[in-house]
Amino acid sequence: MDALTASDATDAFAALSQPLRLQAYRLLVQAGAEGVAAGAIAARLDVRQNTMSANMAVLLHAKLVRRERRGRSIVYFADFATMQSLLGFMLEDCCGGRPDLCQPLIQEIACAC
Amino acid sequence: MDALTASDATDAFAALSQPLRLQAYRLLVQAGAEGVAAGAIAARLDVRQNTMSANMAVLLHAKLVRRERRGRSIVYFADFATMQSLLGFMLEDCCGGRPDLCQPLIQEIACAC
DNA sequence: TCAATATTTCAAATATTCATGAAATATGGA
DNA sequence: TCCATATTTCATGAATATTTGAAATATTGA
Repeated sequence: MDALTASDATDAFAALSQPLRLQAYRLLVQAGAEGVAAGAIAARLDVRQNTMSANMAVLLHAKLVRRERRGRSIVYFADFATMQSLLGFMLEDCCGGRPDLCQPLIQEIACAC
Repeated sequence: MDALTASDATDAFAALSQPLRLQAYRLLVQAGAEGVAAGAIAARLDVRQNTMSANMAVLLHAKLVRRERRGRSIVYFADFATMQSLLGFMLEDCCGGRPDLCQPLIQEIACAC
């Protein structure tokens, strides 16, 4: 995937900076390739559908999620390529001369998976 | 370091969702252990000192940066432990049953360093 | 102690974000 | 075609964030 612009990155961070959206995003990260239907996300997080829809639109605009119609439902998925770009943007050049600082960081992220 | 709460995570993302703060944070990530003085950050990003100061306070509250007085200057540093926790929070359980999806992600992040 | 430097804090005006109710759109089945 | 289901879009008011000028704090050196 392409590198993010600074504006793409701030959009993504803004999208993740709201509790409901962060919860929804983590739900989709955990659901993986199966995705979760719009209504199921709202039910799971106990909010109205239109509130959830407005918030999903923010995640969608930030390209952190994708969606796909399946019959009457619309199923959302986390977009891992964007997450990857975002992390790359944040960490860019973090090791300029100090790989000893960076290596344990990578190690720990790997463990979170 | 401790695991982040959802509130810590949204605070951190909110802090990174503003262009000036994201630029400042990346500057500190790249500067590493040397850090950058408050005035130098403002000068480098071409904003007034009090505007920069208010924005650094947001990064500080989110624990994404630390600071330390050195003579007349106050020097800021990126806090890598918080970044690590934040990435862990985002990626938690992302591989529930699908390590094949997660491994290339980790690989790519490692390359960004 | 006095003045200069480096930075933060405060209060205010402006701009942005958020949840909501109501209306609109799209799909599937009788 | 008609109705129910699933979801989004729109307009609005309330809450929150952002920048700014002015004033305050802390440090250094003469």
